[in-house]
Amino acid sequence: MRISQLFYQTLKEVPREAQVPSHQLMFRAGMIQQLAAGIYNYLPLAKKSLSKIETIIREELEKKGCQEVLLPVVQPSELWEKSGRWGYYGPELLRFKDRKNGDFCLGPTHEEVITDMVAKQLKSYKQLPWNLFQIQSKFRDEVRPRFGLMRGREFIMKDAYSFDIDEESSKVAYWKMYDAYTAIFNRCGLKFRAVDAATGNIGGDMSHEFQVLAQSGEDLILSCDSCDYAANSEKAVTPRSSSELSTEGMEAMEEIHTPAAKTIEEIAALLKREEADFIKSIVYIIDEEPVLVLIRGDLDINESKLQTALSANGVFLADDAVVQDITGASTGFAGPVGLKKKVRIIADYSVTEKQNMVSGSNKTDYHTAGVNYGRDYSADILADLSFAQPGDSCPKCSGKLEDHRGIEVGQVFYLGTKYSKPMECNYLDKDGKSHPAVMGCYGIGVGRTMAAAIEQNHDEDGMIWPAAIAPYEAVILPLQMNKEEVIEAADDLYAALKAEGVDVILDDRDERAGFKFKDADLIGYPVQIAIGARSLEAGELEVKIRKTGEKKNMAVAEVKSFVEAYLKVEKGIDQ
RNA sequence: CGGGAUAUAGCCUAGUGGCUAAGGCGCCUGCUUUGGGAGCAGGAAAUCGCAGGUUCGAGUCCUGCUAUCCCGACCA
Repeated sequence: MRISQLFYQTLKEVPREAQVPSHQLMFRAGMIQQLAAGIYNYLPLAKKSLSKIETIIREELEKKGCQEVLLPVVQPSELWEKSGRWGYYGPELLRFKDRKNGDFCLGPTHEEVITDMVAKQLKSYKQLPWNLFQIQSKFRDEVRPRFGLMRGREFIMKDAYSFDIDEESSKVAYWKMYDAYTAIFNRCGLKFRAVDAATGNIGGDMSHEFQVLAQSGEDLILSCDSCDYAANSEKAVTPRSSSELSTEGMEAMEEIHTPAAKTIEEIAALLKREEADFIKSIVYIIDEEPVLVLIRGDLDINESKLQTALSANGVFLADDAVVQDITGASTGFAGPVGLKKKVRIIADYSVTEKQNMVSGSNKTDYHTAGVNYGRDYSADILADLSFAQPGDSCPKCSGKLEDHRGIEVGQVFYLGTKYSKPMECNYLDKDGKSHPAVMGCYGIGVGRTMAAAIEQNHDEDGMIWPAAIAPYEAVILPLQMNKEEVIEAADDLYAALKAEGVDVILDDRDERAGFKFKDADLIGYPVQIAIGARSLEAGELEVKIRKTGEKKNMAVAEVKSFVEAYLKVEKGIDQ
């Protein structure tokens, strides 16, 4: 490609809307345009990089025996009603009617469609296993799209679904995909961790996220400093259990007037006590039933663990009216003792570890001191409902947990029969008995992977692409476009590198040297080859490695083999 | 969905209620220049987000709407 023909435009200034480096840089480099909130045009440079990521994904999945399909973006409500998610998915599912007034949605994910498709084909255990994938645009009407391609509403995703006869073979498929993902992100040249993850609404009971490590990452990851344990902070555990409180030293309960002190912070300041002395009492609506959730005042309730502990479909904070109804007090004064209405109580272990705690009195403007677990109240369920913290003990060894920021670019789930059962995706076993297929699902955000690569690899001048997914691997910069010999040398080198299969671009614009250098650094071609009149006279060119900033003069004849060798190493291809 | 902010040319910005809405980047023409986003001269490009209102007069004040961004909640 000659840059004079390339559909792009670089900018010096950043639009106000772009806040994170990947968004700013992709915008400045003419890779993306915003069409609406969370919806983008991908211009040629972006498309080149996306295609390279997709190719790596295809190759690695096909190695594992996966087969590519392409499923519709527009999906009929019937399938979603069958899986139970039509009523349940919420406004993130963009719904609309066709001309015949039929209900449809834009696919936010494809479990329903694929399970239905497979159900139509699946008859016998002899057909399995299957693992089908597609690379497709998805649409989720996110409440708050942000950070450019990192969290768009429309986004490109690779999703794969495995179908097996039983749990054991499904887990084999799961770990195969885990390995494929490891290979994919390694080939993309990214630093990442695979971490234990919560399964959220998709269900299932085993999941790993692939997190690209970057400062700007939205996710907090905790990993052990001495073994391979790593988990999303939602899921991370540290060894904990309930404890028996000694009755010695227990004080009598005492009601304290605490007007207008609603938050733990306010009440702790008012009573001059530690936040850890309080019982945080929050009313949740869990699968339409109100539940009182208790945790020590200095900790936060981990809703993901809460959902898991109750095997719930959904966990939402109760509104003020519900709190009033249950506690008889306005919000901020809830507690486990003296509830107006009996509700289920689920407590974190932390409230069983401490004597004489302070909780709301279920009476507006009053708190009660001297509250003790076991004596004054008890919970229907005790569980770990907290977030593990950096510095906590590792659950697998004697190490300590440390924190990292990560960008989730892929996730693998073991699903079981959550979709195959309702969608009647069944096969007959050897004895002619019918069973639902056992499924797994596996996603990779393709656009997000591209954005994450930039978040992880950039500097003040621009992007620093890993060679395997760079829009172009190398750029040739003829520095004086009025000198015949410079243009000729550039054309020759361009032809030579192309002939060797290097993905090279030629900056043949009639621009000054500085302009071309700035553009090249911004786009972040892994290799820049400058051809200047002076060095050319000496028979040399200058090769710059974007990643290190290192510049080398070398003979024209050497450049080709140097570039080839460098890219091979960078792309992790054995020579 | 709660809180906050913004909206002036493709992009970044300026613009006390008062004359023809200003500058930079980018774009076009010409000259000059050619190793880190050059210089000079000229030029095109704005229904000042939309709709009302106040006023002799609104980019500027008021009301409503819309869009976008940020924090939180949410997030297969």
